[in-house]
Amino acid sequence: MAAPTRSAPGGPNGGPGGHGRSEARERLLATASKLFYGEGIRAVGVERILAEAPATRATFYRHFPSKEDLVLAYLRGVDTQIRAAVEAAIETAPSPADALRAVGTAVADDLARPEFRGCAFLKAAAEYPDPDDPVRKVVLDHRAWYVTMLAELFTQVFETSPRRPDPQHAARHFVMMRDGAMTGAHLDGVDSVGAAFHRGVEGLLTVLH
Amino acid sequence: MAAPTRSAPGGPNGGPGGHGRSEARERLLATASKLFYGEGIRAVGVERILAEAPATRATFYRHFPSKEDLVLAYLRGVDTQIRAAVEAAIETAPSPADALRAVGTAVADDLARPEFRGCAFLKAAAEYPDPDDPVRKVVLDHRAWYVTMLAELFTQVFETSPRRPDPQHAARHFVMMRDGAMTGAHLDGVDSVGAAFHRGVEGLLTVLH
DNA sequence: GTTGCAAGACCGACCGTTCTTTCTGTTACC
DNA sequence: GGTAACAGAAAGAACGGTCGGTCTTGCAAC
Repeated sequence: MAAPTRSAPGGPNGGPGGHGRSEARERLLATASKLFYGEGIRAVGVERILAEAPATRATFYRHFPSKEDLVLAYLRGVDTQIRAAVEAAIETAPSPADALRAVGTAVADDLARPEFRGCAFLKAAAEYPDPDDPVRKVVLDHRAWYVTMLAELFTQVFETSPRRPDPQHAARHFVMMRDGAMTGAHLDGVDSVGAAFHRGVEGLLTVLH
Repeated sequence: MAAPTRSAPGGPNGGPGGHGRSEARERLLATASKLFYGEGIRAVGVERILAEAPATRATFYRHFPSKEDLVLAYLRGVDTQIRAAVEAAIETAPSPADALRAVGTAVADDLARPEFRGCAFLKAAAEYPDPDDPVRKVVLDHRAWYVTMLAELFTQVFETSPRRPDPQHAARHFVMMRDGAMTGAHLDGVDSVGAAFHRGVEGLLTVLH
């Protein structure tokens, strides 16, 4: 009881000054992200995060109302990171087709990272089977953005094509291959799966003219 | 202590007569399989399985030394089931190419089932990140069989092809698409993903001659 | 003197697991 | 045919451990 909830008095939030914004919060989030991705969300308890951050329970629960909020923050962080990387790759590419190749290369590079353990969103969705869970919503939002971005790129590529293939179909095919590559890479080996994905993307661009 | 192990005197084991083999064991396994697949392995506790089987703890732990053995039995059951279905489909098919189509159709049919929740093996692997875990071994064995079976089929298909494509590459591509379809179907919708997978398999067979 | 963080006791719930006890069939032996 | 033995299953108390989450206290900094 004691503390009457308080949320009005002092500095509301968002960096009341001080040295570095939210030092402990970022340390907590970074540690949790690493552990969640590497060992699974359900498999990592709050205590474990606290020990490795390091931080105390009180600090943790001041920054995150519950573990679920931490999970959400983790996934949103990954989403932000991927969007920035993809958008940078698109802007650098000289043509829509090269932009698609760049997106494919980004996936392939991801696969080859030694810490790679699969797609963070697919793994999270596997751990949260309930379709109404907020975690699932973040996953779905990310995937919706991804496939839309791809469809726009394919639309531009196919504008000059005589056969006029369906950009939506191509985008779906790309996502399907990406999901399969992400899921299979650390099970069957990066080399064979990464090569198959690269051939798949190249095939998608050449076969459809 | 008491009983000196005894295994010679009475009926040793393996069904000493009686009514039905291992009634409770099968009920336990069937219930656990349904729950593990539908809600996740880690998410389902022993107590839950006991309540729905129904059975008691003592009965459970006589048939399964630990929960992990139950998980292994669950996955081995799915493996047996899939192998039987695939081998039946292959034998029925009039040609290797049609056998591959049949395997693809089996995947697509699976996707369309209302209880479909993704690939049991991929979900299990996602829940057990440790590469040395016995669960991972079962998953890897299943996948190794699957890709080998596909490569043999593609080898037969390509024997008459002038371009002589690589059967291993084709098999890897098939698995990649299957993994992607299985993972994406219950996230993005069965219709679009199922259609993309069907086009992918057909493309794989026609593009490579 | 308000705020952020450290440190840790504490909570109820549930985890997988082991145990004791009782009841039932079936089997083996005399 | 009678009886003792035993495997299988039911029922449930209890184990130590960990889960996510709350609370109190003390200290340091702006």
